[in-house]
Amino acid sequence: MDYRRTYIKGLFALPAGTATVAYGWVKTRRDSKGISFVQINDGSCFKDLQVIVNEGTIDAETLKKITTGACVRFDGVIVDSPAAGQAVEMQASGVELFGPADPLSYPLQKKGATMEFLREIAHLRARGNTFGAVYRVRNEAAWAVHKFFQDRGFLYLNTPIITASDAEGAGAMFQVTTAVETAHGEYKLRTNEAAQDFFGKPAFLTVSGQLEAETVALGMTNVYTFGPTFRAENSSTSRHLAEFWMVEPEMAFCDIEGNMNLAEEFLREVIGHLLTKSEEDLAFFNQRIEPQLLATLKHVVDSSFERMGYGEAIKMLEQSGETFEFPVHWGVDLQSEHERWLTEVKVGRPVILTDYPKEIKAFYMRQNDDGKTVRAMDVLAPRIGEIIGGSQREERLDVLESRIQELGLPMEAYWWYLDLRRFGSAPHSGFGLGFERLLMYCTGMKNIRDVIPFHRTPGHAEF
RNA sequence: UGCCGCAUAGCUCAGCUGGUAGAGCAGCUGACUGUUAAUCAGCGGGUCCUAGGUUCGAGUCCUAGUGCGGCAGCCA
Repeated sequence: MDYRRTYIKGLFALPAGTATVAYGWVKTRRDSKGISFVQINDGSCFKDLQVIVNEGTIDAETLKKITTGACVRFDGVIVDSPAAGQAVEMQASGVELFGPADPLSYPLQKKGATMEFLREIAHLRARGNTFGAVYRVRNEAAWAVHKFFQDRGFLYLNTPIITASDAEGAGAMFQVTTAVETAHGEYKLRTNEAAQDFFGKPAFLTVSGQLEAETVALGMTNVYTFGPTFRAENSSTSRHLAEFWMVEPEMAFCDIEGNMNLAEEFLREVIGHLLTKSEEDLAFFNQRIEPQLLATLKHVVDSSFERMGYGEAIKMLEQSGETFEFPVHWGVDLQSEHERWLTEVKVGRPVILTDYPKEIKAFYMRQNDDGKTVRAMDVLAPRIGEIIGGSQREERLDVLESRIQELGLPMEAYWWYLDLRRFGSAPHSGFGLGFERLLMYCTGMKNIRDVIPFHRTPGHAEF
């Protein structure tokens, strides 16, 4: 056995008459008099291979054990299918049963499972249509992310997962420590001094690689990170994970306009890539998960995003005639209901908002000359809200220092970040994109826990 | 963390103003020479989430807890 083998995807392309081998897991078996139909899938494509087993070609006892979930190898010949439903199929001449799956206890059925149930058996759900498609699209999207940046000369950068800098000063973090011992579920303090802890100071799981990415961009020009990030917020919604993957480009010599252009180009290219490379899987999502999916994705690829200033958006919301739970006026942060109205009702496609009041944005965003707003830009998508958050960064030392001071942040902690402004500073910009949110948008999946193989949320770290 | 909803067969659900539980699918047995969420016939399958309470009697009503989900906040 060797990985170098034709996957089921490739078997469909073989000319009729080719003798070959198919490995996979059984989706379903249908028996008729004298003939059995076994559908198997190995994850290489959405479509199952139909294997024809004529009575007598394989041992009857073995055939009986070829039930949903079993793992098998079929030897046979690829033939044109006489029936509708598939162009080609395999005429079996032999079989090896690697692992049976007891039909009484195997939890995956041919139909009718909810996403919630499948989430409980996440170790088995890769064998179903929906999650096979999700995982393939996730893979294809990750590839497209790298391709997009590599094609443009961006450097792929790995930023630390354990960090001692509370980067953005916002968002609860997971502490990484050896100062606590656990035994039988009990916590025991080993030391209560930070200096005695593993790193000699408090350390955390990263919430963003941005600050580190900035340091490398101011030396290597265009960089991007693509890795896991962590938030210890106790938020239980269909759009939040405690562990999620983020794509963060950072560009020297780039202003907010260039940043928006990149964000838009990025989303259009990744989605365009999926439309051609994941056609079968997207067709499935369109049929079973989200009826408007293909139309929406094509629309995004073909049209430019709506760009507007925060102030303009506030005016529109004020004049919308809608009654919002949270009233709107200049200075407030936009709530979900406002974002939804803008993207879903008013515009009907992604919207890029810029120039937010500085009070509701992070300290590192570049201040505009009005002294009130910063060069932030958020890309809002219908159905899922904020998919990208970015900004032009404050490159002026004095302005950045006074901002840190104003917000009462610990100046010492940012010594290296400020050094970037001290030595060879440059205008630069970047953004962060939540990879799982992008996948929700591209698959139509309704819960973010279902676009990552094993989700981490408050109270849940199974598998 | 707050508000709301749900918890009944392996899965998806029904179960009326309270009277000891039902369907479809899956499974098993059989039928059918080309099925495709196969079809047809038959069979088996229940701690009604947990703990209290009200009642002659609770799947059903009340309280608390647990789990799951939705929305909101926080954000990506």
